[in-house]
Amino acid sequence: MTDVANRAGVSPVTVSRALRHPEMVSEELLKRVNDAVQKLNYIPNHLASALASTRTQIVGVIVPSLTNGVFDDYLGAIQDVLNPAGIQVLVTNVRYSEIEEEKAIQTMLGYHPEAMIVTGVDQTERSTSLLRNAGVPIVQTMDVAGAPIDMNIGLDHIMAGYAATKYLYDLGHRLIAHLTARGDPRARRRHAGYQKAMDELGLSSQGLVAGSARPSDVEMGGTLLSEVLANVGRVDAIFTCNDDLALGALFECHRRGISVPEDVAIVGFNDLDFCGATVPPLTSVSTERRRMGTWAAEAILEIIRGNGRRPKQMRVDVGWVIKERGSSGKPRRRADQVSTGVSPDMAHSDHEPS
Amino acid sequence: MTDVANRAGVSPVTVSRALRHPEMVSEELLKRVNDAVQKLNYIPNHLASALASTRTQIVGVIVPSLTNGVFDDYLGAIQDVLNPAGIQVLVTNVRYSEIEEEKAIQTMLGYHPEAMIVTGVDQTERSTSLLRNAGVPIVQTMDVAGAPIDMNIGLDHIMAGYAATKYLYDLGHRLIAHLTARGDPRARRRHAGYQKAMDELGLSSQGLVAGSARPSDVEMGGTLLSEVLANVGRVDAIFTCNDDLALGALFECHRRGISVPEDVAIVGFNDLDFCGATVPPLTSVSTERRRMGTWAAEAILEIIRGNGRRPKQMRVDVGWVIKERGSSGKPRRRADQVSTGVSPDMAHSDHEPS
DNA sequence: GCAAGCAATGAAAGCGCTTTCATCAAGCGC
DNA sequence: GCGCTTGATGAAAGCGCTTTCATTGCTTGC
Repeated sequence: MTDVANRAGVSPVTVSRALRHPEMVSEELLKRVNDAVQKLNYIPNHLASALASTRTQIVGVIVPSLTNGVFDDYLGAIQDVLNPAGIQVLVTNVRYSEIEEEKAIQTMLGYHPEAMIVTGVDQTERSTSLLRNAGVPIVQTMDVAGAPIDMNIGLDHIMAGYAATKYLYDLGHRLIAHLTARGDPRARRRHAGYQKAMDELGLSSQGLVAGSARPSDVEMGGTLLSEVLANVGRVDAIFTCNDDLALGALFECHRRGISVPEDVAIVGFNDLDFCGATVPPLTSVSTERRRMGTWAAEAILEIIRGNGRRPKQMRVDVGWVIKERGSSGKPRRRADQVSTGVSPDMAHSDHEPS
Repeated sequence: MTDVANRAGVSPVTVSRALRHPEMVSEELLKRVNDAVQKLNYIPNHLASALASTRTQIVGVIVPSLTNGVFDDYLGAIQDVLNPAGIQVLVTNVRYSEIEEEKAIQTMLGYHPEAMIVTGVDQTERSTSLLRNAGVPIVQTMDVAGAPIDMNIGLDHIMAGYAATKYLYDLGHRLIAHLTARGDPRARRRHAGYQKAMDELGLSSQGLVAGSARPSDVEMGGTLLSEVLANVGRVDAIFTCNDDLALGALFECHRRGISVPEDVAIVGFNDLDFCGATVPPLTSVSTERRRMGTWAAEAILEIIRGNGRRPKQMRVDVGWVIKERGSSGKPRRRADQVSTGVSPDMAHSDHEPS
């Protein structure tokens, strides 16, 4: 910075001002400084800047996965809001590991982010305490918490799992299987929702559920379906914890000559892009990933730019929508979308699922 | 830090040493300090630490996409090497935009990373100059450069595209279509390889190529195939610039009652996980994503931990492998893998594709 | 025409650490 | 016992910025 100052014939402090608060500096100096910056290819040391100003312009984001198309949309939305505001997003992928998450949070706090966005509401006690004591806005996303650390936007996965199952039941299916992969907490809740529905509907799920401890992939969808079929011979319908498994199950049906949806209906979860492109197109429970990211980022921006004024609404349930497509049989309602919902304790939400 | 020092009854400098160089401090003090750190939930300010020591422990990684399963493996590999070494990986997704990349590089350099890993070899002049002048190790990955900025690990996409096309030709196909999405430079090279093969084989590609400016997704595979079929009526084989398009094309074939591989052969690119799980399984050109990430990270680690000693080998061609599966017809060779290669100017590489 | 006010710039202090350098006590050989 | 080394600790300086606070030269209003 001193070099730039010398070249522009001003003091270093003026350079700092020209860069940070251009309105405090005369037009002419501003130009001289900018020229010098150009010539010398000067890049301010962000670390020193952050240290001196105690504004790091960093927001930390923890995601449990990147393979998953889900988090790409979500991250993209966050960046779209934060980057234009000059805020750098620090992403850490903790691969569905609570202990990696704990470490990641600790490491991130060492960078003194101005806010943190974490996925899910199932942080360990230590993670929670770290976040709570960080003294910065925290947003938990993707799931709804009874007692959020700070702000919270998400949806109720138990209800969503319940609704998907009930949807298949209403279509006339009784032997409804559930396939699930590595048990991230939200997938487990969807499973719980399935189980709740089966119980309430008086159906046994005996032999109809298959799960794996490994992270999900398409192939696993086939494997898990095969497992269920080995148990129970046949099924009417399949609800999977995500779209990859649904796709795998769909292929397994092709392989076995089982017609979808005539013999078996399939419902996935997340409504990734490819769901509309399969044969038949996959019915899936659609979640508003981008909206969760956008909301989280905007809430944070409002707080850190708006003198700590907090948004009036600290909790949002974005709900879900069952996108009905060919894999679950002919739509029997007029619309493409059926069965949406927000969790009851958030019915005050100003934003119903659209 | 002062608080910790007070609580432990030592000077701040001792705390710093206990944390940074535990071997320089007596056992007893070390314990006292660690206890105090625990009690106070002290997290060192990484910014101050980096500023004072001029070791940021940061490595910057630029990726053009996250949707893509490709970059997840690659990033995971990089983190697996760097995180255990106490290095934080700063990731920026530049969404296939050169201008976003330029900005991202500039921003990252403000954090004074100890090394940078960038995807591809097609940086703008300004990006190149920024990287060159950063004074830290740079690795370009995924592609091979004639004149790399610094280190380089990748593969020759022209040759890979050529080989995939030639492979289909050798299977007896003549009407070989090529589907390609948003033109990232590597996809364009694969296209160029396809074109080169067609030219050399004396085949016309008239009407057989369809592309889109949008980022690829599964649905687009179907759309592009439809476009080609509208042009030319029928095709023998399809080579796509990635697996998403291959999957989409496969579904489009199902939809149209075209048998794969009897009527049409399909070859994708990248060999993502799902290729083995489709019906029929997709033949795809497999690339060593994890290995590229691992190599880049290890090369960097060696330099920044090993007193700047540079690895003997600065350029590596990892080649590719055509994973032959059902979608391209019966394997006519004994092995699952055929046609591999490294680019000729790197034939000296000590590591042939395995 | 002069004090008050203001805009533009610079000097100095300090953000929270690490690192060099100095200090001090203990251990050692002769 | 004296000078030496050695290991452990502390004091001070400084990393590259930003932010108060002080200074300077001007414009104002009456």
